[in-house]
Amino acid sequence: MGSDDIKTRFAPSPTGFLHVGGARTALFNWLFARRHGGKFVLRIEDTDQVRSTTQSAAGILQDMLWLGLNWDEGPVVGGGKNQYFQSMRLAIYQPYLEQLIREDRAYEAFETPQQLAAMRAESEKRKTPFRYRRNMPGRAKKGEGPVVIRLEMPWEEIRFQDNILGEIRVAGVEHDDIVIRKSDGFPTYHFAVVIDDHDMGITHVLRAQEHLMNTPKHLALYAALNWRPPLYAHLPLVFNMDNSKMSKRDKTKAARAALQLYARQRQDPTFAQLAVRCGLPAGVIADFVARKTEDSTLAGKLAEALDVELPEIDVQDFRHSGYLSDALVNFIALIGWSPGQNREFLTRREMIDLFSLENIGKTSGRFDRKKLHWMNGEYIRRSRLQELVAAVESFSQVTDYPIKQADEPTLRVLLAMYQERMATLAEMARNSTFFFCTPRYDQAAVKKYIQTGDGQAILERILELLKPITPWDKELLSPVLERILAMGEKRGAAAQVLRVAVSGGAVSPPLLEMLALLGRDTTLSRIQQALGMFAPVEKTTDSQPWKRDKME
RNA sequence: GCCCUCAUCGUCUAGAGGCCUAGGACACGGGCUUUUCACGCCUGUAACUGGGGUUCGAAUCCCCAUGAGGGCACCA
Repeated sequence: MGSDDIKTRFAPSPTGFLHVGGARTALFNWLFARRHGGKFVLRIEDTDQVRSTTQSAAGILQDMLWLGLNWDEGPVVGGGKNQYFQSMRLAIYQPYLEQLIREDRAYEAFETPQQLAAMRAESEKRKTPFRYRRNMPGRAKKGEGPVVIRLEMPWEEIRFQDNILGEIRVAGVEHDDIVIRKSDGFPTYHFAVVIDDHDMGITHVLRAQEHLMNTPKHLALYAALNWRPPLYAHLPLVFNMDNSKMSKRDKTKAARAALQLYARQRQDPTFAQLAVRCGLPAGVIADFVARKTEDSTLAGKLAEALDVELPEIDVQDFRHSGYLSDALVNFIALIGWSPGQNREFLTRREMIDLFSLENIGKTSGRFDRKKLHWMNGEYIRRSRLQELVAAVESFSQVTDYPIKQADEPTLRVLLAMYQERMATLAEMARNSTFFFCTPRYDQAAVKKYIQTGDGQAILERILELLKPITPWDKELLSPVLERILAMGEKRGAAAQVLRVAVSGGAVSPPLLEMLALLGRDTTLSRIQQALGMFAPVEKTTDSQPWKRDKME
């Protein structure tokens, strides 16, 4: 087989958003195909009529494109016919089903789900594993229940060569006659993958290790149909840092924890106050906390109202959090794969050139958010301004920060300011709001720098120094700033007073750039405003520290 | 419970019998730089799961134990 015949696929089921784990599987398949000059197919496995949705499918396509994982065959590019959705391929499966029955490799079964559950419970009681087999006693008779079709699995050991794990063997007694057509007439996943992979000419299947035990089933199907199976490679899994499985559940879990903390701290056990604040019925929130609902969109809204961040799980989450797709792809590629030579930063092109099944490891990995965060910051620092402008534009499409309104020249100035002090675009978006809106003053910072000692006096002095500057540009600002830095006993102390007055907090980009962008009017009026708002008052007023509003 | 797989710093990994007193990166600690915060630079702590073999020699090969994970659906 010539290497240009290589064809891989990614076959997500459209039952939610594209998960990072899925994205990694997609990436490895994409890399493998590109490495060998082959084709990469995207196929939507929507044989679960209950859980599949078209919005989900659309979202997955969008995420794939955002990640830069283009497909050679699949929805939209697949020739206009919807032949890459399994639900549209029902007619294709039918003849093979008939063939298997005709050849007596498959047979009908009539148990109801309840009966099957009872049989399993019975086996469990006897502490023997349940296997549905054609010759087993007590099978339901025709007409007794819904009709499914099962494949008669072989009775001998099945062994195969996995391209990552090596030889895998499963004894004959372990096999279970799998359902290949459900009672609703739809093929099961097992049947549809085999037919589709064969039909589409897939040569290599790289999939998560959770599919390892499905492989004998698929192999049996290939054998029954007399087809040559593809080559398999099972990828190591990715978990959370605490070794739990990464799932959407992590988001609802984190949201619930935040809500419980909130209820305790704010003494709002019925969430009445919170309900008002975020415009949701208190009952909905209470149900959510009581685990009656498992809605991650709701979790997101609540987290926003509480100003907490939920762990990112889906590709979209990372996009919302301001991660660059290049960084995410790079990071994900490194879990379970190593290009060697201590290399870490790779473009897609470099990954393609270095990719090989040989340097995929066998051990499962953990998703270290801190490292991704660092790597994203590194990508931002290494980017050119123009690339960052594009990234912010993409980011703004899915988020709603004031930075959205910035025109390109402003954006470039902001980007230059924040490039070295942000790790995600969201950090810049959040921290730069004071450029667009009246700052929310951090009371602790105000107290520490303005309402203290000669803070007021210093601020007045600063105002006087700044007032006469025209034109308001860096050249003229710079020497004045130098004088401000020299004020007071401790060099730089006055800078903090100015910083807080203008930005609202004790942390901001360097004053020179910041003041230049803010402009003369805004700067002066904010100082004046601060002077008025934070006039020295008697100590007694700050007796309600819990009411301090939080900056950020 | 049964079946399958895996096992190097806290984390991602390098290591394909001698190059290993185990390398890199994140995180963490210390220091320098500094108008805040970052960035940057220097530097430190930290690992071959345990036990048996094989071999002149094992992180690397074999076996057992232990641990971790996956699978046991008319879900994919």
